[in-house]
Amino acid sequence: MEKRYDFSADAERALYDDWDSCGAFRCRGEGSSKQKPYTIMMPPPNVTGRLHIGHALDNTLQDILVRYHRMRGFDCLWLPGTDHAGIATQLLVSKQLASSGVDCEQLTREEFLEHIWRWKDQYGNIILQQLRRLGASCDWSRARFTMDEGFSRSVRHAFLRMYEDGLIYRAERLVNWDPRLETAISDLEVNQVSLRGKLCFIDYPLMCEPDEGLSSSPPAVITVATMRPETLFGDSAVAVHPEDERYTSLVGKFCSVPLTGRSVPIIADKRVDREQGTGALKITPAHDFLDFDIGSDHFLESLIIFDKRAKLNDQVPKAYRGLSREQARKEVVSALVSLGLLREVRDEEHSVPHGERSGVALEPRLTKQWFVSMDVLAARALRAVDDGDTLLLPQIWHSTWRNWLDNIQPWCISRQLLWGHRIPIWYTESGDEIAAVSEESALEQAKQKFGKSLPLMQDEDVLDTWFSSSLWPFSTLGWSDEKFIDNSLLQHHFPTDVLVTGFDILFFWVARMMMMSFYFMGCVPFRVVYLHALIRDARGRKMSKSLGNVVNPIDLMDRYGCDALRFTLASQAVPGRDLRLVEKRIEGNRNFVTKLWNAARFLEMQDCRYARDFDIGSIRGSLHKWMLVRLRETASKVERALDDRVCLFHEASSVLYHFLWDVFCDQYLEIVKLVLLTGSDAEKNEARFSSAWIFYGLLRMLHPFVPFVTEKIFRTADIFASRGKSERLITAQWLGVDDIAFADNWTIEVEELEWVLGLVKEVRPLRSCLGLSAKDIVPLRCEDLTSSAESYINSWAVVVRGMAGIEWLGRKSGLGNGSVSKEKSIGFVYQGFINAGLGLPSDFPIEEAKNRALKQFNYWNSQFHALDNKLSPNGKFAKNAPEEVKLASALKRDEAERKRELFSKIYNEM
RNA sequence: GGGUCGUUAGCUCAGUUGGUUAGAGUGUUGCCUUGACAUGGCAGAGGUCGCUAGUUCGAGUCUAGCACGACCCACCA
Repeated sequence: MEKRYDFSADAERALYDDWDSCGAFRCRGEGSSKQKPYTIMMPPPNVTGRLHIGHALDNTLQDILVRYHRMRGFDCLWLPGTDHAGIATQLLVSKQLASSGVDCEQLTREEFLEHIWRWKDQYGNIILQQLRRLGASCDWSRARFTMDEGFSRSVRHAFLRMYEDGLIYRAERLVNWDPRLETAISDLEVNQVSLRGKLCFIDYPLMCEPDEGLSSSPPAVITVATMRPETLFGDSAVAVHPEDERYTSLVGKFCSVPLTGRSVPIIADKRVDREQGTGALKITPAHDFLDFDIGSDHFLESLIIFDKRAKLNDQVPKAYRGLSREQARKEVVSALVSLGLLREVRDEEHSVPHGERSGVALEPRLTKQWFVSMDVLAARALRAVDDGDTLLLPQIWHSTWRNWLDNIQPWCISRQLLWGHRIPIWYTESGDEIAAVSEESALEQAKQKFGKSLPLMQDEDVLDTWFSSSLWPFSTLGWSDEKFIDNSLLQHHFPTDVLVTGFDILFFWVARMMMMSFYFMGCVPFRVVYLHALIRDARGRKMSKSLGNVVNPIDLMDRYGCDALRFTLASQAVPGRDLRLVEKRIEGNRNFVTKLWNAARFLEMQDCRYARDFDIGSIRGSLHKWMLVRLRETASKVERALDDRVCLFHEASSVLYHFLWDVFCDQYLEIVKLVLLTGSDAEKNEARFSSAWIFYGLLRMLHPFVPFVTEKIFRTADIFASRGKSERLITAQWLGVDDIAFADNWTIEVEELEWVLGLVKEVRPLRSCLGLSAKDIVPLRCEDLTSSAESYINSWAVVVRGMAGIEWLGRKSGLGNGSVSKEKSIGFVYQGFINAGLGLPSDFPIEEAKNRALKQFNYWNSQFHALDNKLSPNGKFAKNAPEEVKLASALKRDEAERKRELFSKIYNEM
C-alpha cells in the first residue's frame, strides 16, 4: 500500500467507474424476487443546476442509506433524474440567446423550444456527472427526465383524469402575476419583501347632491390612505367600516377619483379596518386581493389598468399610458400635489410581494387560469401523516404540515411560458373545451361531438413545473406509460421507502407528491420523509451569490477528498438544525480518512493473508473477545441510527469515528502490538488474524460513509485477499449484530474483563511513558535507542514491565478507592518507577520526580475511578443521594414506570 | 398578528425517558519524530450550559416568564 492515500479526482473516478461498470448500482427489479426491495427517488435537480453544497448533503445522506441497505442484501433502487425547471431554464436560455444576438421575440414557439432542447442535450446532465464525483451510487440505467416521453404521457394522463373528475378547472381569478416573466405564479412562489414606502393620504372630493348645491361648506372630501397612489385609476369604490361613525353619513354617497373625474360609490364593508390609515379604503378590484373580494361582493366593476408587464394601459388618461408603476407613482403624486389633493405623506415599512424567481414586485392580475382544487387532496395527505402512514423526520414538521394543509388554497397550475408540459386542452371556435391526450385524439373527439371536422387550438399555457414533479415517485416507475402498465417494477418498488430532501420544498413538492400519490395510487408515496436543514457558511449566514460566500463542493472534494466532505456532512446532519460548514471540520475528517488508511497499512505489514476467511468464532484470547463485543455494540448502534424511522446520521458517524480512532487504533491495536512483541506464537497469530478480521468488519460499516477510501483499502490491502469471494466492498455483505451473535455465547469472566480493561488502561500511560522516557528514562537502560530495532524493542518491553509494576503497586496500595493519602500515593508511584527497573539517576531532582509521579497518580486515579463505576451497580449515583433513590435508580431505564411508582411510594411514606 | 426553532469551551457543534467530575472536533499551551499514522502521540488549560423564578433528594435536560437570534404562514390602507 502507498504511504499516503490518494484522494485525487482521478483516483476516485477510477473506483467509481469500476463500481458503475460492474453493475453494482443496478437494481435487479423484477428479476430478484428473493431480495427485499429498497427504494429511494432522488429529488431531481434542475437541468440548469450545478452541484451546490445542499445537493451534496442531500445525496450523501441518500447514498449512505442506499449503500447500507445494499450491503444488507436489499435490492436497492435509487432512481436519479432531472427536472425541466420551466421558469429557470427558459430564463437561462433566453438570456443566452439574447447575449448571442438572437431576438427571442422573433422566434416562433417551435423555434424557441428547439433552442432549449438543444441546450438541454448539451448541458442538462452536468449536475448528474457531478453527482458521480460525490460517489452517488444511483441506478443510472433508470435515470428519468420530467419531460421525457414517458413522463409527458404520465402528465397528460394525470391532468385529464383530474379534469374529468372536476378537480382541475379553469377560472377567471385574481392571481399573482410576475410582470417580468409575464406569467401567473402560485402562492408558494411569492416572497414577501419588506420595503420602505410612502403612505399617501389623498383627498377624494365628494360629489354634491343636486339639492345641496353650493351651500354645503367644505371640506367636502373623503381622505384615503394608500401606498400605491398609481392604482387610483382602477378604483371603483371607497369602502369604510359600517360601524365607523366618522363615515356613516357618507355611505351611499359618491366621490370622485382624482385625475380621472370618475364618480365612485362610498360603500360599507366589515373587512375594512378602522384603525388602518384613515379608515377609508380605496377599492381597486382588479389589482388587490382584498379589494377583489370586496369588489365581487358589491358587484363593483374591475378596471384593469396594467398590461402584462405592469405598465399602465389605455384605460388611464393619456399622459400616464405606458408608464411603469414606479414612474406612474411619481407622476400621480406630483399631479395630486398640484391639485392640492395630497394631504399628507408618511414614511412607512410595508411588505411587497415579489416573484421568487424573477425578484421583481408582483402585480395581482385578473386572468383566466387553470386551478387544482386542493381541499380533499390535502385532507388525505394530512391524515396520512396523522396516522403515521408516512413519518416526517424530524417530527417537529408535523405541526407545520398540518397548519399548511388546513389552510390550503386552490393551486394555480397554468403558466404563460413556453418550456413545460403543454396543457392538454383544445378549444373550438365556439369556445368548447376538448380534453385529450393528443391533437389527433382531440380532433377525433371534436368530430364525434360536432359531427364534422373542426379546426382546434391547443391551450397556449404550460403546467407548473411542480405539477409534473408531483408525479415523480410513481411516474418514474412507468406509471401510465403504455409500455409498462401494470409493470412489476412499480409493484416491487412502490411505495418507496424514504424521501430525503430539504424542508424548503416541503409544500412545493413533498405535500403535492403525497396528494397525487393518494389520488392516483391510493397510498402514500414514501414511508419516511427525512427533511434535512439548510447549510450555512461558517458565520451562520445563508449562502448566496450576492454575499459571495457560496462554497463549491467540487472544490472541497478536490482539496480534502470526497470522503472527508461526505463524512463531515453526515456528522453534521443533526435533525432539525441548520448546519454551518466549517472547513476545519472537513480537514479533521480528512485526517480521519488518513487514520483509517494507516490502520490498514499497519495490518498490511503483519502477515495475515486470507484474514477474511479466518474463523473468528474459534478465538480464545479475551482481548479479541472483548473487542468483538465492542464491535458488536458498535454495529448495533450504527444499525439503530441508520434505521429509516430514525435517520440519525450524525450519531452513526460519531460512533464509527470514535470506535475506529479511540478504541480500535488507540487501544486495541496498541495492545496487539504488545502481543506481537511478547506473546507466544499462537497468541501472535491470533492477534494478527483477529485484528484484521475485525478491521474488515469495521471497514464495511464505514463504507456507506466513506466509500472511496474503504473500497481502495479493500482492493489494495493484501489482508483482504480471499479465496474466491466478492472482490468489491460495495457489494460485500454488511457485518451486522446478527453476524457477531456468537459473541453472546461467550462468557467473559470478570477477571478476564478486568485484565483486558487493565491492558486498555495501560495503553495510554504506556504511550505517555514512552513520551516521558525517551529522553530521560529509557536512555538509562538503553544507551543507543535508535541504533537497532532490537534495542528499541527491548526498551519498550522494559517500559511495559515497568508500567505493569506501577499498576500492581497502585492496586495493592489501594490507590483507586481513595483510601490512601495523595502524598503517600505519590510516594508509591515514585517507588513504582524504581521497582520497575526504571530507576531514575541518583541526582535526578526529587521535585521533578514527584511531579511526574503526581501526574501518573492523577491518571491512574481517574482510570480506577472509571473502572469502579463500570463494575459497581450503583455507580451512577451521587454518594450523598438517599439510599432509596440509589435503589430506585438502579432499575433499568425501560422500567421507568416502576421507578416512578417507587419514587412516589418512598416519598409518600416519608 | 399566528406558529416553529435556537442560545452549552475561543470557534463549530453533540448531549438519548432528569442521575458520578457536562463531552467531541477544531484552536490553544507544554513535551515527544517512534517501525501504521506529525494528516501522529501524551499531558494540560479553557464552561455560573442566555437570564430569572419554579418543580425535584438531584435540572444543560421538565414548567413559567424574560432577553437576544433565526425561520415559516398570514396581513399590511
